[in-house]
Amino acid sequence: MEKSEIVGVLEEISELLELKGENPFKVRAYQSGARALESLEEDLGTVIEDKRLGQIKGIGKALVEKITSLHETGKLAYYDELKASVPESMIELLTIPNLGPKKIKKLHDELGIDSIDSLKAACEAGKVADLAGFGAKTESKLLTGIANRVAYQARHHWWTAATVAEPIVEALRELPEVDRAEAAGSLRRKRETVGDLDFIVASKTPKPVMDWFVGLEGVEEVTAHGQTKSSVRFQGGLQADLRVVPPEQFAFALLHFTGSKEHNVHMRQRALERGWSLSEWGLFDKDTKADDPDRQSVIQAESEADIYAKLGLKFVPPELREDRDEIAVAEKGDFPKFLEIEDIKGVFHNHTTASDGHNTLEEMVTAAQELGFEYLGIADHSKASFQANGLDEERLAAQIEKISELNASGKFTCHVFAGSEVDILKDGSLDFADDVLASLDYVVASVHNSLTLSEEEMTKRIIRAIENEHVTMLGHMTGRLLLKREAYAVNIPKVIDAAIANDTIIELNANPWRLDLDWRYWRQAVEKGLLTSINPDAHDTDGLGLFVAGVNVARKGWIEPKHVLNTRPLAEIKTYLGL
DNA sequence: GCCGTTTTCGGCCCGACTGTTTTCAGTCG
Repeated sequence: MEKSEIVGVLEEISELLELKGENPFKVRAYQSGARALESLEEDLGTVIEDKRLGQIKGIGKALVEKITSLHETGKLAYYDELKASVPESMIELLTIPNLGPKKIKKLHDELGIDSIDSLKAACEAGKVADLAGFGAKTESKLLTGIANRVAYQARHHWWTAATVAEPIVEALRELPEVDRAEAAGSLRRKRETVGDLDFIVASKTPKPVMDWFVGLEGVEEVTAHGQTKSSVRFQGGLQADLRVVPPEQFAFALLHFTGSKEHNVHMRQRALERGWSLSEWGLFDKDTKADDPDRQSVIQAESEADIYAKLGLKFVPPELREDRDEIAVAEKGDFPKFLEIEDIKGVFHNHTTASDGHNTLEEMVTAAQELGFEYLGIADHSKASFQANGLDEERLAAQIEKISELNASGKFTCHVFAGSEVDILKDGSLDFADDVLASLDYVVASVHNSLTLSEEEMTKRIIRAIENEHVTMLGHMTGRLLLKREAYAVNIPKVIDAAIANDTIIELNANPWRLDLDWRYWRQAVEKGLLTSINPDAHDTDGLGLFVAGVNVARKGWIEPKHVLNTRPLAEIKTYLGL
């Protein structure tokens, strides 16, 4: 078994032990053992062979045996027995907010609750409020948590949806019957979350395409299988529709099913003003009837651009079709040149195994270089982020030293900047003193705790951090976790103004679970002079690639390359950071 | 389960919030 898989097993063991009400220190021992193993930079096989595994801090006699067994045989009897003793549906209970291992154990022991369904039933029957340590408020919070979970499950993160959709579009294009294929809908508009997938295909022989689609791997249920439209549901709950249209209708169908609905309403109004009626079938004389067999489209549209042109508009990129005056701009002239993936020259705000990342410094730099980045900014957590293994002053100094040696070694062409994601404490002061901050190349300041302050207090707190001269940029401003946790209360326009006044950057956290600050605020903010940085907040080497999701929403926010720090080449960044 | 030692057992572990209590336990980041 590979190192990363073993880390996963150790983490799962710790979860299972927690649910069983085991000694919390034992639980933590498995967590820290997993972390210690993860930060191992050498080859695991070699370390086991040399009998040096036990020398690693956090890995004792018991873990040496278990890790060795997993590495050599892929099996561990202890793990199998533990797994068999806890119902799988019970692990899911840990995903409900305000419900931790202790309460789950109590619910299980006293009421026999072992799943979300049985918890819901018990709450609705009022049985939970009667338990000692629980109450009416807890019961209703749990019910809310369960309800939110259901609502959230109806939508999916863009990244997840795109990962499913992209290979399907490519495969559709490979089919001999298919002329053209695109994914439409909110996925194409690069919305932060996606309800379902819409595939539009141009073909003269729909049937084989339909049959291929409903037979896709991972399809759990076929909810429709017709002549021109089929619907399926994949494992994990994601739904997908496929529409096959004749080639001459493709552009109209793509425009229609890309939306947004509001954008379409505007477009149809515009057509009506010109004596036409626009639909997914074509652009028609408004006085002809849909059931008229001789009805002909006013134009033959090869592409969506042809339709926009006929209506006197420049092509509107899908990301902009949100009915936020994009049609007015398209009427007057061209859009500015928005941010593109290849504009990004490097990324800041990334973690390593020094705090809660899953790859070492060298692994991260290697990956950044493979992506073609000129530079990589490391910003591990600071000490107040105790749960994330935040660095204290001493460990930070050692990391700065290590980075400086790495740069001097000439091993990588990718330059590494030494930074920190320093915690903004409750009163707005920072987790490191100014002289420590001054020793860094740059500083990301983020809120990670006390999320329930009033809007006024939170705003004051964040602005105080922005005003610190050592703070280069503000991290994930609102703290939202898409489909999991709402943003905390904060006066966003006030924070934006303060950032502009203090020449502080506000990051666009590109992690698909955050995409924070929300795209709806950016257009106005950059017009006012705000500078941003597209930050993947990577916790592993794959995470570096998430900057693409940030570029997506940057385009939705009308952000241009000049508004983004990390479109600048290395030399300019050094100047900007005063290095 | 790990660690360290005043060496074989006791300590490991931050700070805030919430809801349940009436001084604290559980959860979260």
